[in-house]
Amino acid sequence: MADFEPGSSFIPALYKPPSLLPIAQHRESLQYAIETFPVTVVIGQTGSGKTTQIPQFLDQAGWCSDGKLIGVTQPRRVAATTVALRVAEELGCEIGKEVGYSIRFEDLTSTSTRIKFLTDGLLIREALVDPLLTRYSVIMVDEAHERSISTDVLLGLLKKIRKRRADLQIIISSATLQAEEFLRFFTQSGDDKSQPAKEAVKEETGTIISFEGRTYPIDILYLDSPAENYLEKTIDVVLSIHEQEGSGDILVFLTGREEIDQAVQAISERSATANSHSTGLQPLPLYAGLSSEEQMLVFDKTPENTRKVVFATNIAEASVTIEGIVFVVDCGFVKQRAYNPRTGIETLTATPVSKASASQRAGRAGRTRPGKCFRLYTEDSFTNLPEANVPEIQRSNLAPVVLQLKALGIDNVVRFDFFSAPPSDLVAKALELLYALGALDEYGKLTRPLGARMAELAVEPMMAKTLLASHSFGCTNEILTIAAMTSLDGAVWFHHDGERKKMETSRRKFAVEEGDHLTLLNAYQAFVTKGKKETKFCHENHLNYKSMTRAVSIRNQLKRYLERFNIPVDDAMTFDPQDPARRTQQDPARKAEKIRRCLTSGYFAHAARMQPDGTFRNVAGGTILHAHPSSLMFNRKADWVIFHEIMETGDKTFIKDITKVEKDWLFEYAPEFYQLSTK
DNA sequence: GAGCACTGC
Repeated sequence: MADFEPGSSFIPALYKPPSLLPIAQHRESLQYAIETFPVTVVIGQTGSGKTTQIPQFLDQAGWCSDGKLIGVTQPRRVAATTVALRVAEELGCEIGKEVGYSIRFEDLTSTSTRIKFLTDGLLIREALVDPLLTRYSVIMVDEAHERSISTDVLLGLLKKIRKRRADLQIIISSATLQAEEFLRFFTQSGDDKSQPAKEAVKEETGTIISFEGRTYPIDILYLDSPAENYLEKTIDVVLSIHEQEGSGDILVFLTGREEIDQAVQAISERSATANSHSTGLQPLPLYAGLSSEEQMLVFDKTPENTRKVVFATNIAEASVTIEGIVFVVDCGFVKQRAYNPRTGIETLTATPVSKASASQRAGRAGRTRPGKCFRLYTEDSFTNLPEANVPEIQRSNLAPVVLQLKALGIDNVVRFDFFSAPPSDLVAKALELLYALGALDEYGKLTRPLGARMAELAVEPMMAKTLLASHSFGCTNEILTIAAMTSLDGAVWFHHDGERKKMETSRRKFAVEEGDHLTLLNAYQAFVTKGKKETKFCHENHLNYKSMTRAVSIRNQLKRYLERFNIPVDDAMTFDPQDPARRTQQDPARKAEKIRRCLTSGYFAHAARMQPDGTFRNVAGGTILHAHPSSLMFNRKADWVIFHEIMETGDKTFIKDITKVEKDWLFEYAPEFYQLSTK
């Protein structure tokens, strides 16, 4: 094939008017399958109606007659709510009655609920209280092909539950051709994975049903030689699509914010100077870091004679669907997170996409009519891509997962029947940390009450430990706030274009000498007291209002957990180094020390020491760490510190949310840990 | 002196 010639290989498509949603035709075979086999794998494109229709069929077929629920899990909160709303509408009932949903902070279900949509993470938490999920007659795991950690854990749990509950109907729904793999997982015996499942067993246990989605043909084009610079190539291709192709919007997949902003700028400049065309090109960015208002712009209808080109990250691969996309440009890369169990450092690196990912991206072009996908790599490179993404559970810090499994009664995590087993060094690293935190004893058993309580708290293990230790340090109230604020993952401060300096000034107003954790505490307390939780206060102080209200919710939820554990929380005892009235009541420096000591008792594994050159070294000494520019410790003097997060991006390793501590405290709160690692 | 794809309890 010659170099890109959009227009040269256009395939005229035969337009077939869709009669009914295809799933209606498959209703009978679905009902037969579900009544014959305990496990059904459903293949169907997004938009085939499987998510909304299947639960209704099941309800009509009497699966809720004995007061049991049909549970449908989703990997994302928005999906759970929007799908629930649609099904309620289709059934003509009020949301929360017969059809409801349950996500963190929002439970819209009642005693009359028969169909319940929920996130898979929440269903796992329900299993902590009701290990056999006895309230459900059917569980449908939707979007299983996305292979999130929660989905993978849930699949393992469901397989285990099925051995004790023959009456439980399981439906796995997936968009790709991993169906055989899902079915094999549920049909083979968990004790001997080396033996292929006997056909007879397979026949009795499960079946696969395919729902042909309403899709349109997509013409896929490759480069004939690799692009030297895919960003430049992207701009070229977008411009030539605009000049040579018929109408339709363009979706471009890039890897991150920087690239996207560059591309948007390049297109604005180039289309401003290109006067030849009657129609304009409107470039729009789409990535998670944008405010929701900015994100919403991609859904706006373009003016007459204007073609929309959306430059997006992977957010547009599964989470966000934009109607009217006819052309897709795929750079072939994605920024992927991985975890190095040896160093305990997470990395974020651009990696080639998988074939599954590439076809998902291409599929975004054919939702409303025939489309085209321009892959900015050769057909040869495509052939060499991995079939599927490495599942998240095989490249993450597993401490939260292992703790959760232990709390679910799975003592031998290594023998747990994972859909994809995580590498043993990841599991070992997680066990090591959980032992150091006191969540597990020397036999690897969950400790009580500490480990069990840590598993219940909706924060990561190190923060859970900090929170549960806070009472003995006399700073529960403050740690609750810090836990809530660090859960926001950095979305605290907010600024519009060109206002970064102003934001920095605002942030300095809340700055506390001891570090970021106390600064976050300070900002939160100003928000709830001086700011009276108002948007105006946030605006003036460059705080993200949505994040701050979320922090209030998270804090309340965590507080309720502590109260359930009979850990007293005194909301009146607030720390405020800037309020002179309080300063006389209690010595803020002493309070700050309690908080810093308490943080050390949970974050001792995240300690570092500043070097004369201003960079940090971890305790082992081998890794050069940099204070992230968002940290107060960026360009400030310190000695020993603990930090909330560590991540390697590009060629640097950054630490974020940093607080000054004393070296002695590390030995005081984690003697065993530091003895071991200094050997 | 400078930056992070995405999701979830």
